[in-house]
Amino acid sequence: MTKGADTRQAILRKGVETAYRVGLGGLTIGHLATATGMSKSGLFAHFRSKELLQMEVLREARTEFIDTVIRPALLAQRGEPRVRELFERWVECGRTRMPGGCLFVKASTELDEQDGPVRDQLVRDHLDLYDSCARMFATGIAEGHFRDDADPLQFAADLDGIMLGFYHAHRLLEDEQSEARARHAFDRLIADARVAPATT
Amino acid sequence: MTKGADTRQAILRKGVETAYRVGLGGLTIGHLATATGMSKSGLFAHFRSKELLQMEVLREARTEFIDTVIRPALLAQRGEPRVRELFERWVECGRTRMPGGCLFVKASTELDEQDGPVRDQLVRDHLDLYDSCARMFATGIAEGHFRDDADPLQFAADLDGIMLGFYHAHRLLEDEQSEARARHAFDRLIADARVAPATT
DNA sequence: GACAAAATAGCACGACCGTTCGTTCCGGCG
DNA sequence: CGCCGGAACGAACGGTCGTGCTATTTTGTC
Repeated sequence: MTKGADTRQAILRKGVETAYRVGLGGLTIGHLATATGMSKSGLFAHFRSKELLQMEVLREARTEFIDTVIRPALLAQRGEPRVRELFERWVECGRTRMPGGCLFVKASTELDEQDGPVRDQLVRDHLDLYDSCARMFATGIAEGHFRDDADPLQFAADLDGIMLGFYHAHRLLEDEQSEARARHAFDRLIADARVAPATT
Repeated sequence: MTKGADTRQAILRKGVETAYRVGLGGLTIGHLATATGMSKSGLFAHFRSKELLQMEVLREARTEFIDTVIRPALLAQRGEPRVRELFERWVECGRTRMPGGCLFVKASTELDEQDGPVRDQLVRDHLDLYDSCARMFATGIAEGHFRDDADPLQFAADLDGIMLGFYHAHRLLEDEQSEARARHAFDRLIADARVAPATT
């Protein structure tokens, strides 16, 4: 009984690795079959439809992202250190072109105009991610690291913007300074959360 | 002779409108043909290959973006007003889901891992965009609106991140507060460029 | 080692893809 | 009038897609 689960897992891993290049929609069963060295129908039998395959690939990507980014961050000390660890892990995930994280960025723009269960799942995942970021930041407020009038959700959105920009510059433009710039933007974000606001 | 150019233009406009939903890769000749009410081969004759079609659609999107975002901003007063006008136009372009702007965001993640002439063109376009943003900001430095030790390219990257985050939250998550948050982030970016840096 | 069940392969299908080819329509020019 | 070139068309090609159906192999249990 464990044999099937193993190959199934192998398929999903390869699926994530492939999809981060061609997207969730560009993922094809035949390609994935030859990539894993099995027949189209043999692979297909594991998932009853392509949509379910996409869903499972997305789940695998989410698991990988949580394991390599979110969870390690939660092991750091509460407050600013934890937020910084989150950022470092996240950047690392993008810099090494780890498929899991990248797939999420790609799927976001790919599915933002196409309704369906896959998009719904993706929205839930992103809301969860925002929630995780906001929660870490809120803990930082409670610890006295950040201003107590700061908005955790605004922080989550700002951080997401920085990461999207980083991914974009790093992967499309192959800009070598992209990481330094993302780090700079993040430092600015943290600094502004610490001191009094400098709005107009 | 102008007849062909007219339908060609109509095809491209519809192409941009379609591609912002399904992506440049998801754009199909048959679909585009029925959408414009002509035959597949009739449409195909205008472009000698799908790749050239994609290239032309991208060019059309670039033209639309320049006309509705970049050029109007250049009509504003030099320095901060111009940068603000750029931001407003850009946000407006995303909020109204104007296809042209959105297509660029989508194409960025779609092609970031797939080499070819379309990707090359997209990279050039993005570098031009960064250059335009940086130039507007640099003018603001010269005008004394911004700190003279600020980095125009860093500003361009930060602004791009804000816009990517905005598009993302607005279109995938359908977050009604996304625009307010983007505006907040932009204000913070401008404010930090005006006063002394508050780095760690 | 036998046997049921699970896992995989082989094959065929309808649909759609980009692309090509030959043809038809139509306005301008001799 | 005939002719010509651009524009659009319909049909068809080879290929790939997702997805069923039926064997066949592999696996785990007695």
